[in-house]
Amino acid sequence: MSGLRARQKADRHRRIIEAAAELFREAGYEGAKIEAIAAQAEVSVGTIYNYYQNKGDILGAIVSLEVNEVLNAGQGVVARPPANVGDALDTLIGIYIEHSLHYLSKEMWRQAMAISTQLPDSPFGQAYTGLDRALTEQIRALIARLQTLGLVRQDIDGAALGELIFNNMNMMFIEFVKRDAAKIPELRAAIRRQNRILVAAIGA
Amino acid sequence: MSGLRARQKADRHRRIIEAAAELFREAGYEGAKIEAIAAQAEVSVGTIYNYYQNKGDILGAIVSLEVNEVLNAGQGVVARPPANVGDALDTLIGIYIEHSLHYLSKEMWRQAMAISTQLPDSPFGQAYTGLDRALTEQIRALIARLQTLGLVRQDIDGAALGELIFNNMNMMFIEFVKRDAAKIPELRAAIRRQNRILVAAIGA
DNA sequence: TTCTAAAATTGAGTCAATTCTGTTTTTATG
DNA sequence: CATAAAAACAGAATTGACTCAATTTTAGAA
Repeated sequence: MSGLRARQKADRHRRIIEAAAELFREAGYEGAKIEAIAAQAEVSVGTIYNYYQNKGDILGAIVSLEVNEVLNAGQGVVARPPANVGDALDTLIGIYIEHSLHYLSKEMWRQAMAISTQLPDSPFGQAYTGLDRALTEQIRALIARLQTLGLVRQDIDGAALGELIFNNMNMMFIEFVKRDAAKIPELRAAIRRQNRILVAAIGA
Repeated sequence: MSGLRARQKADRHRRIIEAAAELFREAGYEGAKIEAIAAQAEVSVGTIYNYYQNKGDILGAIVSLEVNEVLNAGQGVVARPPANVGDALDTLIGIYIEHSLHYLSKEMWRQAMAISTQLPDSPFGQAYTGLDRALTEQIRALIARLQTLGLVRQDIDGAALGELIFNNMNMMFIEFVKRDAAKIPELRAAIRRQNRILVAAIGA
């Protein structure tokens, strides 16, 4: 009942993801041919398309793993934020950015972002939008927490502010992955500088 | 001397762009096959690739036309902005958004954005980044103008503020084109709400 | 006008993602 | 245990973007 089929399925899923992750890293997204992924995972090409709608969805599954890890790490900051608005934001954003290149190369991020705008209704497109929303929500939660702690003015529109901060950070991150030469410390510094304007406006 | 060759070249460029624009609108980006564009433009497939590095670059040429028109329209607002920070920003952003779907469908925008992140070093990728920068620069120019007029505090970091406003607007626009059901008035209202936080912070 | 090198064009060929169709394996049922 | 329906699999066939070697056209010199 618990199913040979179900077990095999989970196993094949895992094998495909592992094979794809390895080949994406080694050869890049374009360089990793579906046939090669199939061979490495010891399934046929047809089977891969049985599990994922297209090549992008395979990358999508890997991206989801990464972002969920980041969301998890962010929880800690929301629970116990630094006692200073600027530092609190910088710490949370720092976690996002520092984790971001752990499993995914810039090239993989570029592909993932491109696919999510190209096919917003594909499984991956929807998942990616959901992840963005979750990140926005976490920033909003941090702001609410800071309001509770009396560090941010009560009359601030937390929802709008959370979106503003996330959208700016996300756009900066997109530009960051587009330039191979761009470095993390500079990215963080640029975002800090932008947020400084907001921090000055919302501090209690 | 001015050249038969040069004239033919310009003519072929024009024919390819016109054919592509028509087919992109009719059949969508993916649906418009290169062979069909070539046939409609009365050139061969090879010739198209002589003029453009890839299919995305053809779309890129169309996007550039549109964005340059928008930049032009924005000039007027920068020169004579409404005498109120919130309205000034809303007017400029309104011009960007209202023009945006004039030549390009949401689907074309999605493709254009996707290509620009996927291939940031292709001619189109670089051009697109340049256009983003020009828009950011125009917002920054508006802020500088408002500072001159005494409507925005002098000690505000105009560069950072311009980026913040552009990045937020751009991200909102990306989400807007990703959802076919999203409407322009709601997009504008959402951005106004976000900018309200900033306006409150920077007003003189 | 005639000739030649450079530039441009052509379209058949290549390559890789995706689809399709027949086969095999698993599960549920009598 | 059969066995038939359902699910999953395999890999050949299709499709469409892009390349490239051969051919044609142009500009300008003789």
